[in-house]
Amino acid sequence: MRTINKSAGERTKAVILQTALELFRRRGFEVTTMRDIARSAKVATGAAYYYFPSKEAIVAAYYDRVQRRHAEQVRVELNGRAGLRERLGAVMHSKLEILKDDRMFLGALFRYTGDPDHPLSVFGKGAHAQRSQSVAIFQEAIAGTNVSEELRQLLPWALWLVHLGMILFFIYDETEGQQRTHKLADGILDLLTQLIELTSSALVRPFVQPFQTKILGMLREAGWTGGI
Amino acid sequence: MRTINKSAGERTKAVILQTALELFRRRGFEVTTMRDIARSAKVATGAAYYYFPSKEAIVAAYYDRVQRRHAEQVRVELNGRAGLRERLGAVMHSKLEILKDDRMFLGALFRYTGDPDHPLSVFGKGAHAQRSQSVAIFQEAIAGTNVSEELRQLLPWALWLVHLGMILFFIYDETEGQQRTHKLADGILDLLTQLIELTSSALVRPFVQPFQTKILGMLREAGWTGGI
DNA sequence: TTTAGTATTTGAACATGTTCAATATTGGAC
DNA sequence: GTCCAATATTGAACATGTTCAAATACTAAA
Repeated sequence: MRTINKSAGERTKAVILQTALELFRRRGFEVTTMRDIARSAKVATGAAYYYFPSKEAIVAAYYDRVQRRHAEQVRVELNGRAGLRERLGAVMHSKLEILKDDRMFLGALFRYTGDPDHPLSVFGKGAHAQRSQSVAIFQEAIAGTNVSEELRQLLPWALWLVHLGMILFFIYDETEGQQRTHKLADGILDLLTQLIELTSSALVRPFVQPFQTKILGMLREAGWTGGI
Repeated sequence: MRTINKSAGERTKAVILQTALELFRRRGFEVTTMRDIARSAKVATGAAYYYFPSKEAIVAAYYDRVQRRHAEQVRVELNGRAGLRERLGAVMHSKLEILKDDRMFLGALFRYTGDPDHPLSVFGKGAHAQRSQSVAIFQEAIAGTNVSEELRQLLPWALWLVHLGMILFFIYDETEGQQRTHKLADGILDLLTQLIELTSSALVRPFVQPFQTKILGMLREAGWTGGI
């Protein structure tokens, strides 16, 4: 059901996507032209545009697939892991693992970050569904762990943002196997979970609570609704 | 000395820049073509490329000017302000003030964020000088206030990053006068300065110190050198 | 003033992302 | 099996960022 029984169109679309990714990986995003892609996929240039509204949209389609795979992977890996730190680690590292060969063209995802109205802007309306899916993964990772109700709302969004930053860092990370990114992710998660534990410790809670309340108020004022 | 006595080339370059900005402001960055700019500036298309390597480079040149103006403005405004919170507020709000009419094309600055090798990438090698200048402004704001030696190194970079995020938020902020961005900046600065005060309070310092040390170690491991 | 070299300017040509009208193919209704 | 509407495919045309060889203007040395 997964790769068989596709209509002709679905098959063509898949071929174009696959061919494009191969070229992006081998030569890079910029230098690969739509004509290259079409030629390699043995279709006319226009065909690529019948299935993908733009060159960047091909990368977006790839990233859709990444999200699906990540959701699957996370479902598997979260099984049996109970601690928050461990669960978040699984989410982050598995994401990097999925992306590991594609740093070369991943940057295309960020091309329209500064363009609120562009359908492919990471922060724009057009990416709402994507964003929600990604946030949902973090919600799942948090679910069942011991965090306050307020944090339960805020954390998934914060983690999604952190995870975006991580991908950006990952793109810039030239160390072997991008170990720096992995280490940084671990460091940040260590820190984060330690801070979260603080908020649930009865000893310091009265001390930390006002901060938390202030942050939430501030974010609400800034337009964050908390809804998915 | 500032606008007079320019060579012919300098004058042409200035005209092209000014004309481009006017068009960007009036119609937007995307819809304004290089031919539009050249025509409006009464030069040939190639002239624009004689002075600016790309369309985005025009925005980069604009942003250079912004940085210079900001540095000037900050120098004026910091005079007489002693408190850290107040000083940082002056830096952030004056930056927004300078950018206020240009949200429409400011997004072009972020276009190559995901492209480490592009000369115009905010995080790339090519923007090193720009970055240093910007960080220096935050250093200046911190100078003379009461923060620990360790923080004095880290803070300017952290603030630069926060300030980048603020500009991004600003671009997306459709509220009247972008009050949301201003409020968010204030909220974040309140929070930040409160946290910094914590680190200098003798009471909680032993409690907070390990965190600070851990963060610094983590960032150093991630490749942050602290140098400007 | 002449001249040689440099800086500036030109506009056509080019590359590539994208659109589109025309054509071909497909799959289901009958 | 035939026909039709929907789907898919084609490739030339277009728009725009960018390059470049040629022409022109400028400057300083002789």
